[in-house]
Amino acid sequence: MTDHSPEAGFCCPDHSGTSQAQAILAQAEARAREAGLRLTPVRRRTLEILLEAHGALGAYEVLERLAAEGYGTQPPVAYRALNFLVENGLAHRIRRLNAFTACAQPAHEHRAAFLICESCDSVTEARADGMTRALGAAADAVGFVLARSTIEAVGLCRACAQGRA
Amino acid sequence: MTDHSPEAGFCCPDHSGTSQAQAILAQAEARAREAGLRLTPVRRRTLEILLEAHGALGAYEVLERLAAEGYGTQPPVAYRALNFLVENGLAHRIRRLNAFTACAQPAHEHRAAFLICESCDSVTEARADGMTRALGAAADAVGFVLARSTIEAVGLCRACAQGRA
DNA sequence: TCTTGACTGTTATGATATAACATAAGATAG
DNA sequence: CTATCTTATGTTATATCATAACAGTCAAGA
Repeated sequence: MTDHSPEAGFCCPDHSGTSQAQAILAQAEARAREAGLRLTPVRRRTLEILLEAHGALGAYEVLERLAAEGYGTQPPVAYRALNFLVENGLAHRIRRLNAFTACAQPAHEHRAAFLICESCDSVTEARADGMTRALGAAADAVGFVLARSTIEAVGLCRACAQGRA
Repeated sequence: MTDHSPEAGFCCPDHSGTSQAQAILAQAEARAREAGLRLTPVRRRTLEILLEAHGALGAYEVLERLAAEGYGTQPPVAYRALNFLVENGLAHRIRRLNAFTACAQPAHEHRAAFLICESCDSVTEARADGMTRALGAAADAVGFVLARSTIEAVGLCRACAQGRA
């Protein structure tokens, strides 16, 4: 069994059925409360859907589930909820996959890097504060004022690299 | 005047009309020759189009220009040429913009980070070998086998930050 | 209670990307 | 030099991702 604790710097790609998902959801709710965010039913459910997912989900996959549960059936419903979560640090957008994933550590502000497995499509979130600092320095060097950054890596997750590929 | 030399770690976002563009094209051709790549007319012209551009270009913008010059008129024409260039290190894909940009230093293998200006949409390429090493270490720590990575930052370029915004 | 602003939902459309197949152009073995 | 194989180019058609614009809803405060 791999180490799935937050201290290991990453989170299991499959949150479902684990107490992890509930812990993360609780963190997210706490954070929303503190920040005065309105975690409405669609938004909350969207976050749960991301937490239940294996790997990242596309907006239309999220929409399917929402629609099946009586929420709106049209793309903006999913995009709005997802954008809300991303803007407020409760989820991340994975550009390489045109997909979204729940933030593994919504309790703390942090810079994340994403490790995307080519074989099983899992996405693990690694802390990237150091890399972000380095990037900030590089930006400073050319007079660029950095607002935010995205770091995405593609390769094989541990399980797939070990022959389960 | 800012320092546009390769040693400064970035390249002017506007290659047009400068000797830079021609120098880069020459580098790219040399590299293609060495590597036995077939830099066919569409591919070469696609690279030139990227080099002439201010900032990154979307595939459909490239396609427009190609079509206007008698090449194919349908999306796959542009996507194939662009993917060829990207796969062979002659161009980069900027995921955040759904766009492509010529590689500023096709002569050397290098890891790049992209600094994207929110105000003027320019894209400058910074060396990111250090960051990539750090990312590799973080990946190792969780047993992830890294194949390649993307680092994209959003903010304000020097010119825009200095009030020309 | 009335108004206001934020949220949810819809229709419609726009933007990005690829699958599948037909033709043409280069390389190579005979 | 030509038959064949491979790579590249071009097409039609369609899939996938994302947003603009507007209508209805609902809670909170004047």
